[in-house]
Amino acid sequence: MKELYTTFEIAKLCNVDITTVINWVKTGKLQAYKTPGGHRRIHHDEFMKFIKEYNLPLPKDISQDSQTVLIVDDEEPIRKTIRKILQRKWPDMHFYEAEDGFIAGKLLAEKKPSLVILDIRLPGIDGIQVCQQIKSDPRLVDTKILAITGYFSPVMKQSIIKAGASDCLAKPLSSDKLIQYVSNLI
Amino acid sequence: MKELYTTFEIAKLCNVDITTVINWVKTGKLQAYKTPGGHRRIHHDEFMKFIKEYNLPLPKDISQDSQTVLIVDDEEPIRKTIRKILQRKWPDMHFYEAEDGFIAGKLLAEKKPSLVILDIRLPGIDGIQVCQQIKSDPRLVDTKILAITGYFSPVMKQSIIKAGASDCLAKPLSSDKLIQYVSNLI
DNA sequence: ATCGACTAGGGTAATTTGGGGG
DNA sequence: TATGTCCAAATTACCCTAGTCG
Repeated sequence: MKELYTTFEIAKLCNVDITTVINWVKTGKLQAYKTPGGHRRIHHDEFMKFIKEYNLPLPKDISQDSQTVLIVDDEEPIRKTIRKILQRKWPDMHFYEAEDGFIAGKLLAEKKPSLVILDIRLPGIDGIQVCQQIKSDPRLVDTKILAITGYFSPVMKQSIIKAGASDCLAKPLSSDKLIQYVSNLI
Repeated sequence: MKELYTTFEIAKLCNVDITTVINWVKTGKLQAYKTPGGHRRIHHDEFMKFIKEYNLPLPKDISQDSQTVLIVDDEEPIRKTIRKILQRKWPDMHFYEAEDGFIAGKLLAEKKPSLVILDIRLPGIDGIQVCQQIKSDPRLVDTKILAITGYFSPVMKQSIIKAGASDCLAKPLSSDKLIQYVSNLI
């Protein structure tokens, strides 16, 4: 995944002339900084913000850059199963697994996954609070959360969605359902 | 904290080619001196001046001038107490507090503290494993860990030090002892 | 054998400026 | 007209390669 872009690259991605990109920067529409030699560099995040704000179509090469998924569950077989199901459907996805809250927090901050699959009834993790934590972090606003639980109830689903999760699934998971829910989120 | 940089390191920090860094030095934009063997060395201060002068984004993994400390404990009064004691002694320190494993992991990855003060008997956190996690991460090798526990025993101290902690303190903490142990670590 | 560091050069791409057409 | 975009030309910043060294 690319971290920085030049004006030339942005121009190609947006199908415009270089000078047009420079104008965007000059008028403050697109944030950039300059190298000591005067060349402009654009952060990936700034580019995404720009695309969103002006409703530009997401360039192919960017949207293709593989999704990152973090799977949080204390039971390894469940993590592996989820991973396998998703991997077969989306071979280019990147997966990370966390068995407890500490690793989950660390991977979340490091990898900035686009999707978190979160078991909300783990020892020592308060699923509600984790959702709130994620949603209150401006760098993670676009992170989707798919909650899963072995103790499903409509009330709990309500509260977990209120806390920031996009949806809540009951265990045991069926392969079809998981794929269906995940495709809605990505 | 790094005092000197090579051209190679500057290049990576600034996301440019190494020859570009050499050009910056040649044109006087970035101050450097040469070793007798002809290799360029850049002082940390000169690099910071350079970054400021040309409005370059501050590289993420550059060590801040002031120490950063992460306090992990589920009891807020204890966190506040530790913070106050250290803050009075070292007013320039930066502090972050985590009440559970998730927040601890997130802050650890985000802030890369130079010191972690870790209660190893928290619900849902295995202190030993956290130490191992930290020490096995190449980006965190320089992170010192000071373990604290309300259930002190020499055996436990042994194993926590083996897992990567620099030392282990028994609760309740005395102000003098805490300061003494922390000064040894920073 | 690999890696970080150097030099020298050639090629690419990013700059600026000015001007034209929708 | 005002604006946003494209194009051309000249300059220079930057990247890449090859070869060397410790």
